[in-house]
Amino acid sequence: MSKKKSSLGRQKIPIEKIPKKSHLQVTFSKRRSGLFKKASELCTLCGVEIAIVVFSPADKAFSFGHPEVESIVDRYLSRNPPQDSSSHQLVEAHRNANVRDLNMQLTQLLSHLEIEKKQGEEIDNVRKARQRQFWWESPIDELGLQELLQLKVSIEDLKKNIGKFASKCMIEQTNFSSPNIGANGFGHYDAFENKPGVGINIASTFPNAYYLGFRHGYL
Amino acid sequence: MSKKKSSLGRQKIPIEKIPKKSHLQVTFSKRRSGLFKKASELCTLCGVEIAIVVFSPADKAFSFGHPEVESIVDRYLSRNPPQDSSSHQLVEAHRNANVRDLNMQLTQLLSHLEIEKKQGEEIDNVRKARQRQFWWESPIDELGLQELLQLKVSIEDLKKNIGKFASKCMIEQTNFSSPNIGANGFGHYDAFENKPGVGINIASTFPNAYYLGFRHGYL
DNA sequence: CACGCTATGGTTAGCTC
DNA sequence: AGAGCTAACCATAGCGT
Repeated sequence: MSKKKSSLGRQKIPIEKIPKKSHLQVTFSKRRSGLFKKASELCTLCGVEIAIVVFSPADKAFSFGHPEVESIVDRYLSRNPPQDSSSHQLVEAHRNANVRDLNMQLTQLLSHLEIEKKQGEEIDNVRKARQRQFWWESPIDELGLQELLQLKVSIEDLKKNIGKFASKCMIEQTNFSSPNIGANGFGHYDAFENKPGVGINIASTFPNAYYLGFRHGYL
Repeated sequence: MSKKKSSLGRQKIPIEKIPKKSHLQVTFSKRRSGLFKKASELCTLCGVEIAIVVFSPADKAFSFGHPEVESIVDRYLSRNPPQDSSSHQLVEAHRNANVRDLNMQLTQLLSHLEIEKKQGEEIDNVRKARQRQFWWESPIDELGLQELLQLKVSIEDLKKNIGKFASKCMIEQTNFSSPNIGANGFGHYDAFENKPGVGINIASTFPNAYYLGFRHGYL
């Protein structure tokens, strides 16, 4: 039996929205299972209470809860409102924990930005070529085949990058900004104490003071 | 430099409550980060909305949300109440999905039960020995050293098992039972559709009809 | 006490049935 | 659509700093 190797095994995929819908559905199922399993393990190992709510691409709701979603959510909501800080004595540890989590989030975002940056440089090159030659300013029907093809490629790249950048902006705006993180605007994890009336104020000491400026004005 | 191998790398750990407290704290931090990262990836890959709330062993609240915990929770709570089933036409798929998730949960519980069972048998043996001899019914100060030691061990085992059994019972009662799962009482995943007024009724077709009776009456 | 390291165990992307 | 397989990628337990 000449059996050719059926699979290359798991391949790396970029962490960005999966375009193929059927593929996305499969990934969603698998990863949701994995997430719930991890949550379950965390419950068992550490004896903690967890609630997860997920709305699927088809807007179906899935939930995992220990002991149950609602009680945890109630507990969370009842403690969330008093976010103002009045005493900050032992808050340091909390802040540190937060900062670590925020850094993780930041790191992820930075890797995304890295990708974007490369794409941006690509476009930058196109712009430079454009500035050198200006051939594209001629009326389209005066262009040669080569020039038309290059124009087509450039436009497609541009369109692709605009789309990616737009959705990236939306994601950052919707999730990764929180009023109690200050002007930084990245990351969204909350942690607050059990003591009533004692909130947390996260405002300073970010080890990840990365330079975020890049790709300025290429569009 | 004679550098000896510093670590054996990751070792397998049983999925049950970590006894050492400092160890538990570390594991909690690491796994919580991992869980949040997985959630974040699921968000990005599938463009879905997720909210996670965790209460730490120290009763501190951690949360992850995309776009934010509260909006998702609101959406969830607003849809949760209508759990009664009136039309069950396309509910089959949901039930199947649920059943798979429930089976995963069940499998984990069963492995825990397996451990318990062994401990139960251990105690059973002690009881049998006790029934054979009844030496322990004599007043304590009449017992020999050997008998006292055995009594001590037995009592310690008994205490340990009672504790484990009690917390196991609490966990099962608090989390893994849900009114819409019927008499089974194991597992707790929900999934319901976006259509208003259409709930899900999970009542039958459980492939995992395991025999759960064990360790009867050894206490 | 938080972080870095690394070997190992666990998760999962891509396929097939 | 779901179950199962495999190879590869990823998370993390146990240490050291």
